[in-house]
Amino acid sequence: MALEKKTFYVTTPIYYVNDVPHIGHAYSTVGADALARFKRMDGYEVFFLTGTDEHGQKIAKTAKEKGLEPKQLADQVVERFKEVWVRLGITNDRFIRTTDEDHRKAAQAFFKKVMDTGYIYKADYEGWYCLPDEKFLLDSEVIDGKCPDCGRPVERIKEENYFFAMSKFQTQLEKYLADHPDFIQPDSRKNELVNNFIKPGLADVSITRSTVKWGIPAPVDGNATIYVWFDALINYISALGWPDGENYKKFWPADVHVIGKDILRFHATIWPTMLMAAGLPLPKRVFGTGYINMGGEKMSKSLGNVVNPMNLMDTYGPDALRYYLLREVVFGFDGTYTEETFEGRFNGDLANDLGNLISRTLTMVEKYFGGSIPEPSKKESFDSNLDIAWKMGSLEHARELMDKLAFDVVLGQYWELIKAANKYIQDSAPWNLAKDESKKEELQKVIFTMVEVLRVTALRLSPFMPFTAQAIWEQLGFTDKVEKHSFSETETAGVYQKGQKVKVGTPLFPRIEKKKEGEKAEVGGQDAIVAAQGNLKKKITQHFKTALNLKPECGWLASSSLEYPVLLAQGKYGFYVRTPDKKRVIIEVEQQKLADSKAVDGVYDHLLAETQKLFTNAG
RNA sequence: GGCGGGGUAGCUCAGUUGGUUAGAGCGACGGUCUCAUAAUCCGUAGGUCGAGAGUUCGAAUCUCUCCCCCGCUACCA
Repeated sequence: MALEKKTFYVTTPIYYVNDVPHIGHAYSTVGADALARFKRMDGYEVFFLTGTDEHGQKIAKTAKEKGLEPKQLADQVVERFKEVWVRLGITNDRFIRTTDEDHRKAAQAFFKKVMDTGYIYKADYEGWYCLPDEKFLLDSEVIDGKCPDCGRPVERIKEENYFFAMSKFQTQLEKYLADHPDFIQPDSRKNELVNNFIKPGLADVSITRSTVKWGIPAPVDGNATIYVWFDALINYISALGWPDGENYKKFWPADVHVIGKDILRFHATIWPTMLMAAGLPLPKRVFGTGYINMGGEKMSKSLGNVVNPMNLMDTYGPDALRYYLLREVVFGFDGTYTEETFEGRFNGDLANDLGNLISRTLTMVEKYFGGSIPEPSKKESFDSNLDIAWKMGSLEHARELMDKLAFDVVLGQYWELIKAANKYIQDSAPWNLAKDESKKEELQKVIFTMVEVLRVTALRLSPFMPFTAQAIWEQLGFTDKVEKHSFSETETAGVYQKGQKVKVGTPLFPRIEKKKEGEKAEVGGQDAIVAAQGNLKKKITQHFKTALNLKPECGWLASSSLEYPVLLAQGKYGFYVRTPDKKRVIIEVEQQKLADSKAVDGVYDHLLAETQKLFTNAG
């Protein structure tokens, strides 16, 4: 009886095609890819899914603005995503689009199935609706005829909708979370979620929209479509061919859904209860990642500080971006992108530590052994001086860390060996050994040890930096694909052909030279301005609260939501103040002014004056 | 307002169940080798561990109060 290969199923969010890919998308996708690659090399049969979420009012609206059909818009944006993923070396097994025919069918079948179990019911709904957010609002939530989240006008709608009886699963979900403490990660997010949403009680969810045309038709009378979230979540099983597909049987339940923290709520409430209603197993884990902030600011289109991953890759290459995202940022928490930290990682870790180690090692093989990897002498072919560093990154340890998605720690451990190897070279000084014929054997040992370090490093780094790993592999004279190898080979001595020749190539990570004074001021200036604006905004808010005793009632509009640009013109910030008669007033501030420290006092005075006026008027 | 997480060297952070001179990485400075991508390697850098009080033989580590930052969430009918 043949042993069944262990399986592993990992997913990314399906990205909403209302936006083109940015560094945040790359972040979660690269993480999922590293995990998928790791599991493959560790002997699992892996299914790795990514894709796009294409339905909903917002897409229809954006498409209309551009004079396109929704599907045309989606087609265009999908290409942008695929382009980036190819460039980044993403190894997804399927790219699912919610407009795919099999997904439509599965979504409808799922809807029906839940309806048959009695967990979907019909009810009238009348109330306020925020169209851009696709969100129903209570009377009490609406402020001055505007959406409390995004500040845009709401509409009064009346429709007959179908509801998913999520409230019926209150107890079951709570029990599940208690029995599976690792279901939602990281823990901090889990607590937020449980305290704010689950404990207070789950509410039923409207899962059809009779006013939205761009969506999957609900399998009921009339021409309602399925609510975009209900539709989207199903992608995780429709992609596997649910209900009858082989892949579904093989891979479901998912081992981990990697998602952004903004959508954790849906994945931790609606999705599990949907599955419960349908009588299907729940995913084993939902992992919420953080945001990548820019300088001192959140990333947003209106601030013009969105980093396009393509541009970064043009400058630094795909592996440098992958490395940066996986090493610099703790997966699951927010991180900050700045050019300085990026270059720091690049020059320090990639060029000086890794790149240079490769160069000096291969050069010595070339110089002292005519390019042939020296025969390991019988005993002590590998120098035990490196044992400790070696073991820090042992496979066993790496497995534990990868199961926690602690990519930064794993890479840190791997780098211990790389650093130790640089020291090892320095300490054993092969250039001196080479001068003395009697020390030939020792020289062989040293050089062979270094080659071994590179071989193991190539294997280890393959999930994280696949292009680099392959390049090292080939420079060592191997001709096959490193990713086809198993991690078990990192625990055993390397197998080389007799006289295997290395190939010295050009440096993989040429140092980024410090920019000339002028350039630096200009480029660094951008980051500096963004950071300075962040600080000034904080300062202004603080002064404000103190001055007017307004504590929680004023602040800058959150720019994290990508809807922000609809509200404010490019180049402006919105400062809001809640007046005594409970209205929220937005005061616009020119972004430019916050960039100039001299103008800041003016801004502050302006805001203060405006606000005091409001307070006076309101009495 | 509620819940949660934090405030430790210039920067990013580690600091187990309280215990000798508070650590790492990066940056900075000085030195060194020369195989290498002006890379490597070695050494130095003296931070009232947010503030105050308390418990204790002894606290960054426990208790209380206060200040500040961040996240999630709510409300100001």
